Amino acid sequence: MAKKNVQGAAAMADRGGQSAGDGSAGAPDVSVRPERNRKERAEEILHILRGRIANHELPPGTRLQEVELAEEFEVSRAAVREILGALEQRGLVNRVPNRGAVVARLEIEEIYEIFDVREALEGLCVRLATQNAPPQTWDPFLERFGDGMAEAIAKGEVEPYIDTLEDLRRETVRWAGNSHATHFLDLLLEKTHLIKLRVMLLPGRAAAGREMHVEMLRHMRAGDAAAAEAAKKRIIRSARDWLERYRSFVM
Amino acid sequence: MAKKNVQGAAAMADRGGQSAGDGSAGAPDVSVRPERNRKERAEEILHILRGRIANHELPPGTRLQEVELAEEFEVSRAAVREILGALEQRGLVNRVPNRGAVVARLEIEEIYEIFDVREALEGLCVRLATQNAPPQTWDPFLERFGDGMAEAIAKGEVEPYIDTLEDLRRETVRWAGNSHATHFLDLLLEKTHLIKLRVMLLPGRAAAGREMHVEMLRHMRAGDAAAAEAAKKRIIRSARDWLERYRSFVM
DNA sequence: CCCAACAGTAATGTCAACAATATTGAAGAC
DNA sequence: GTCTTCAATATTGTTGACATTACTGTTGGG
Repeated sequence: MAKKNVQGAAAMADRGGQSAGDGSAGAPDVSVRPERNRKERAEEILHILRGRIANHELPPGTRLQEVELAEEFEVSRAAVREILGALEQRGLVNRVPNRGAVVARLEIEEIYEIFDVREALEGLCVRLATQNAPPQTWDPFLERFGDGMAEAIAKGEVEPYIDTLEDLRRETVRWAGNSHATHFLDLLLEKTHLIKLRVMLLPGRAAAGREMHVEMLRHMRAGDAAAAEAAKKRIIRSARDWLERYRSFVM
Repeated sequence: MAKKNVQGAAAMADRGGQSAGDGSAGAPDVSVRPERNRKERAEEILHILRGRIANHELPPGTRLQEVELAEEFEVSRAAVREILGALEQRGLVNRVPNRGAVVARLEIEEIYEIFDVREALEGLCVRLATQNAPPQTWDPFLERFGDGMAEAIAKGEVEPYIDTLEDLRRETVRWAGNSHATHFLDLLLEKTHLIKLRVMLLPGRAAAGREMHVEMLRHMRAGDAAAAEAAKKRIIRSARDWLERYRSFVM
């Protein structure tokens, strides 16, 4: 592909998208307001890059070049720079003046730090969710974590466990209703997403995790917030222990 | 004052500062490398603005205009925009496309949320610090929180209490050695700095807080991390209760 | 054969002009 | 007198050119 004028191309694409929508002065179509599109597009690109970094599609050490990203997403270099700034503040990339941005490497010490903070914050969320949600909220999860899953895990199928865990996390955070805790946990989890996955795939981990979650869910179902919080903390502490034991496999 | 070309003025000031330092090709003076200066200057301005927002020198609702800030700090508008982006990501300002940035207003619900997260994170830091620091680390603080301070507080002098508390917080966070917890707490505390101060100034709060901190420090001195963590959580919960009771005075 | 100096290249950082949008004030219709 | 419309102005958003810096391959000397 021949090298083209990146900024010009981006501008043309935007103009095209805008002029295609208007023409009549009828209802003000908010969806094509250019400044909305810009901001949403930036958020979208940020989301995509966060995902790629989280699952190591962009492994640590990868250089993120401004022109390259600008070409791929058809936006201006200035927009890319802003996005790189956001990634830097999230701790996903390191920027050195005049040398660009590289995907940050996660040291083992930092992972342990994150586990400690997760223990505190996820414990908090479980407590708040237990207090805020109606008890029957957790019944579907008790069902999904039941004997059927135990058999599946025994046969080596861990996907139901992984999926249910993610759904439960979302529901918990939602009922906790604490935007700051949610935000901080998002920052932490997107950094350790792959680590978390690898730990869940360790032999025996899913079976142990399932049992512990059933115990936690029973406390949540009973409305015992303190016991549920303690159970959640034990779960994360346990995951940390597994990581420590199988460190060489996970890292 | 006559309106001047902001960007041009900033450029001239930078060039002048740089050319004043070189002239000989001797030792490479890193301190005048322009890109270092830029980045450091940006961080400095960010720090200044964070402070102004935290102590309501820039009260909630204040519009932050790009040209105005560029003139005050003698930097380009582009630099100001980058700084505003950082303030937005910290949740200190809200930006609406084409309408600029305004200092964010802290709702009472958000304050309660922050107290919950602080309880989890500061509790964690106290636990880690108790585990990591040599016990005699806390002796100076037990001394400073002693009878002398109790008498001072009885006479209405709360500054020693406030100062000692801040020093203790710093030392705790330092010994906790968890960069993520530290960072998150910084984000939270700069949002509620003034609230925290006002609560400490409530009648009777300093006396109660001093006693509770002595209790916590005794646990830390004894190396009882779990008891110290529980004590710290009780302190924050207590502060939250005071805020709830005197809400109309604090807000 | 190895190392240092150096020019060429590619990337990032910065800027000032330009475009698009929101706000403000005034004029006019009802 | 109040509301709507519209132009003037101020502010933010975007762009493409330019400056500065790091990287790379080459050349020359030891």
